[in-house]
Amino acid sequence: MPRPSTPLLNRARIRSHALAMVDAAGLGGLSMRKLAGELGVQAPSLYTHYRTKDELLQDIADDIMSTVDVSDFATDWAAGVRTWARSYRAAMAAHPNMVPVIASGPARRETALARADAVHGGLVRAGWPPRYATMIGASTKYLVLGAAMSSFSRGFEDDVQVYVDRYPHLDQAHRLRDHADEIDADSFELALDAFIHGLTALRATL
Amino acid sequence: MPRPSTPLLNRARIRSHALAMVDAAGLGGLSMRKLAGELGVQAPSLYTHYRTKDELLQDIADDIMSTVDVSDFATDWAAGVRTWARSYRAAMAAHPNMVPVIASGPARRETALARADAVHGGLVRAGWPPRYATMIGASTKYLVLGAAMSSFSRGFEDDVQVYVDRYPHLDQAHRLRDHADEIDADSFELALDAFIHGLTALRATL
DNA sequence: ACCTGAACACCGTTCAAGT
DNA sequence: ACCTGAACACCGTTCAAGT
Repeated sequence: MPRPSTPLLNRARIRSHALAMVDAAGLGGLSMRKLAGELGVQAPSLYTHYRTKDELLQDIADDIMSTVDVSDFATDWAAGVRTWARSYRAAMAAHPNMVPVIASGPARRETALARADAVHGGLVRAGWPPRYATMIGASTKYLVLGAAMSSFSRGFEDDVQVYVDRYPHLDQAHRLRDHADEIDADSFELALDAFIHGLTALRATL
Repeated sequence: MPRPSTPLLNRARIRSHALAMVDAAGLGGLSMRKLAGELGVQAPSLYTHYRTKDELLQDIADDIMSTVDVSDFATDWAAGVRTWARSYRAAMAAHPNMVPVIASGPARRETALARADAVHGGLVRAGWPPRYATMIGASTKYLVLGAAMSSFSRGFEDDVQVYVDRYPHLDQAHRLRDHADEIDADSFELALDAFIHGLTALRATL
């Protein structure tokens, strides 16, 4: 009997199911065997399409990073940084469990390099010395990835009662799970504002 | 024959060897079996001292975090933030492979709570509204952990030649491995300066 | 080209047993 | 209390074999 004309698997289908598993159950919840099972196939079949699990994860990371927007560097550097940082953070927030992969992945792919070039070029065209352009790019990444890591792993757990009385300055109303997303978003905006404000002041002295 | 008066294992010895393994070979290089082997013991013996591998890692994370300095919040808030951020970053830089563990660990332990309380209290005493104190604490953590993640995973790899010509704005002199530590340190200081500068300006408007 | 079954070399952890 | 041997339920990956 002839094999079906379309293969059971393809890279897009593998990525989509893998990402769904990571979103639902964390990075630890993804295994090649379980992924294969959900795709109706045996684990070794996946290796026809991806050479390693890491290559699969990096490919998913690339998909996620493709939504990052560096177009505003064409306008002015501050708007460029702001839009870049916000869209970068939004991409992380959409798939928080992928943050460690994205943060640790080598930024070698064409698209990643093109983005880095747009950032660096935008800052240099705006008059920042190349070394400052590098540092501003790095700093912005710190802020985005740090914020993403924090939301990846909620710092304070559910059992607030344990420490409520003991540490009077820890106003738990600002710490509860319910508010964590809002606090994260506001803290990120505060940091981004203060950072760009400080850079603008520095820019005037160069 | 009587057993030796001192046990082969204790928590401090386990932590110390485990941390050495993580420093040398990364988080993936630490397994309970290999750790036991290096301690001259079988893997299950470790479970007499630590209930899980994660508990062991969290305990090591606590050790590392104990070097973080929040004492300058007694002076003024800006000095407090600066010293806190720098000592925090130094702690991460000493054991970069532990960063994901520290970043993802729930900050529930007594010492972690005491530190968070010192930060929050110091900012509130300096006149920051509690909500701002929370956000400034969170933002500073973003910066430190983001910077630590970046150095945990060097963004650009060794094979610079691949992209040198293609992306003219990526001046690889600023990207090479040799300079990565310096760039990281300078970028962190730049971001910290700009952040505190921006906060100081904001503080005047409240 | 695509998929499978069996296998290799690992994991974290449990548990009954020994001292 | 502390340590061991054997075992359970997993991993990522390879490879010969099938279609």
